[in-house]
Amino acid sequence: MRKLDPVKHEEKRREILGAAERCFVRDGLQGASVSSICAEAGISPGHLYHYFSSKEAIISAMIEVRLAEAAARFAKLAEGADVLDTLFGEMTVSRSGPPLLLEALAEANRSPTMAKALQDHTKGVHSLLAELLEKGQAAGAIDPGLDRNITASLIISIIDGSKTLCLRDPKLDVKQATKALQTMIIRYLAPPPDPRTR
Amino acid sequence: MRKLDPVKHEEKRREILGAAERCFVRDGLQGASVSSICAEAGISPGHLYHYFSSKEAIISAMIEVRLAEAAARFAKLAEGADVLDTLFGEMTVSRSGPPLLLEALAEANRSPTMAKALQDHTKGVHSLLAELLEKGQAAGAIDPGLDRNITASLIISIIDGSKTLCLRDPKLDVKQATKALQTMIIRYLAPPPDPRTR
Amino acid sequence: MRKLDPVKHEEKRREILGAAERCFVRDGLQGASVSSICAEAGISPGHLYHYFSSKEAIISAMIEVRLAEAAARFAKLAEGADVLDTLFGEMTVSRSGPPLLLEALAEANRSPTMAKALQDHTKGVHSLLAELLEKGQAAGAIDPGLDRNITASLIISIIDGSKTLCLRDPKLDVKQATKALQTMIIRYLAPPPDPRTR
Amino acid sequence: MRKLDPVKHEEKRREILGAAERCFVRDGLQGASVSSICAEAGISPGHLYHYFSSKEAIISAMIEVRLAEAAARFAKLAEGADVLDTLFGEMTVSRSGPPLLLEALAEANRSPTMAKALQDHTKGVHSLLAELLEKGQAAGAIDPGLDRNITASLIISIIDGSKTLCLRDPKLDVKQATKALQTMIIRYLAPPPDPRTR
DNA sequence: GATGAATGAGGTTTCATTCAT
DNA sequence: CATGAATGAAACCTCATTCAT
Repeated sequence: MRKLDPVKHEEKRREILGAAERCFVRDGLQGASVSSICAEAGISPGHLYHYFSSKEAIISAMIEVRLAEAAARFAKLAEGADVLDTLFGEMTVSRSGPPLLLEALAEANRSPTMAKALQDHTKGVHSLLAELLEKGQAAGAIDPGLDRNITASLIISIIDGSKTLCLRDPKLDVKQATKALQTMIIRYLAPPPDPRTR
Repeated sequence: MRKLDPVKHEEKRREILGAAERCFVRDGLQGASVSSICAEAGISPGHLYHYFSSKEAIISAMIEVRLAEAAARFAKLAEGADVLDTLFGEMTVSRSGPPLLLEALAEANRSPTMAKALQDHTKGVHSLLAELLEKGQAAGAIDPGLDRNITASLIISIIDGSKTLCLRDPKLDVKQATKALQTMIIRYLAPPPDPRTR
Repeated sequence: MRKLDPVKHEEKRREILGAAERCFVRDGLQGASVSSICAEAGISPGHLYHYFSSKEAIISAMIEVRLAEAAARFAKLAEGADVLDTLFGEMTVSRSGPPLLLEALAEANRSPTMAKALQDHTKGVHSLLAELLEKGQAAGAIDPGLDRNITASLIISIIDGSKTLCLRDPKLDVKQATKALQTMIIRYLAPPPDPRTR
Repeated sequence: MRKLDPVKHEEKRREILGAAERCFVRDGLQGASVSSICAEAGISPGHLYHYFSSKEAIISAMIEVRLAEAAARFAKLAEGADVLDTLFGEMTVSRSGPPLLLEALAEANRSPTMAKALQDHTKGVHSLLAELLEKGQAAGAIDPGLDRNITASLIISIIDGSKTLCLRDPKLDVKQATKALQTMIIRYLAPPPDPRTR
């Protein structure tokens, strides 16, 4: 009876994280208050501290979850056959991207904790990407002259940048933009035309 | 009876903006407090409100200045002869980019004021870029099949994204990354090889 | 899990209102500061906002209480048999009247919220008074020629005015003044001498 | 050239007082800020302190002016022949009375300075009124049994109270109310019917 | 006479957090 | 597990006032 169910505990944690995320999206990482999170989660402030030791812990946990999700999504895509399809899965321009990514990037500029989390997560995605590129190069689908590590970093940064497209121009045609983005990637990665075949 | 120097007023405003920027970079837009700005500027809290009506007004003014600077820098580059040179001027990967850009982008997700400022500024840069591309196409240096508007947007977003490169991987070789970035742009913009010449 | 005592909550609210009232009497509605109220109530500033959402809410609640008390006092008096006795109960001139009435009246000139509260409360007292007057007229104790509504308003305003007597002349003989006030009311309300009885 | 014109000085003072009054009426004695007064008067804060040594001095001066005006108005009325006409001149119910009177009365509860000013001014009006009543009694127009001092105080308080009529009931018929007020005064002051004449 | 720069205390309110129950 | 009372520092901003020009 007084044994705490660790499953329920984790469930509640996730519930709170969901509420917190809504608040952070609405008000920013620094702008959202603990009490607003409590209100959104429907719990008392005292209770929240049973699950998280501080506001910062909530942010860390939430970012962790978000980054893990992104990595998982990417890993799943990577299982697919085609290299480019994988990339394009993450590279869709959309009007409402994950707003917390920008918050996290901004925060990483200042907070070493956030920077660490971001870099750790990046490493995972980066190596996955580098692997993909290697496969592509082996298969002749990708320019073998490209440095895999640099290219992987570049692709990640392009995905980051694509999140600002709609922010900067709300009237942007997302379909066209997505297509153009993919064209650019294709042209970059494509192996140079073999002079012998011409 | 004689009006006091409006020049001095503007000077002080700029001084305060400088102090504010240092604080915002250090602590974030929401994290920096008015009193910390006052301390950094060496003035009293009451006095700050002689020059700015609110913290938000400080942020707006500062962002305005920053965006104007960026636009001016870009316009100056655009005067140069070569299209690609112009682009590459802004596209250098560096370890300490303008940290406020990410803050502003994150804020634009929530604050309509910030979003408006960002979009207005983007418009200016965007049309400049589109013009450049047009010239390049006319000169045969750029693929005439590319939509100038979409491409301009894309290039801006890539510049945005390039600011995250070092955040995500502090050990990144910036020179190589810069070069790779430029390669990507070149391959994207290059006109397709003329079949007749082969 | 079990709800905490709402009775205690209400008690604390009342306690704070008491402290607030002392401060407002001492320093005026605008002159009293929230922190002085906190000090008087022996609580921290943050805690006060658990019970009242703003300083204005405190004022509203306090005025509400005061006006309700006044109305209740009046209603109780009205249960007594005699019409004039009832009136005179409220009409005693005293050296230390309810100082907040004047504050509230002054505030009502500017704040629609306060004006509304005052007018709502006045309505209650006014109808009670009009009823009383009607009874008196029916019983022949009051001049049937008087308009009950106007007379009720007039009486209320006279009670208001009586609060300034000692302010304007601190050496005033309150007993005599009270008597004179009552005389005036008597003469006003008295039915005209019946010519037939003379 | 460097002799200051005392006339101009006085003029400016009055101008500032006028602006101050508008502010005080709008925002209350404590609610109006010095800078709002400066804005209303179209002068700089530093300049205001050439004319008044403090905010309190402004309030004092303004109240002084207002009370003097009231006294003068009253004195002028008193020159007229009829006693009652004089009284009724001041006793009109109006929708927008001098709002500062209530502020001043409230303030007098707390500030000895204000209390003193109010009491001094009251003395003047009071003695004038007592004189008037005496004349009326001598002429047989007023009940000789009334104590002149008490009656004068009472009348003043009734005038005070009449300022709250429209505050408490904004829909009040001011004409009827004025008439009723006068009726009351008449009935109070009227000499008792002489039994011999009946 | 007149300006507006400058102050610093203090205004109301919100914050993250702790604790008794 | 869960509450909400309680804290006190700090948030943004306004205030009355002074001073150099």
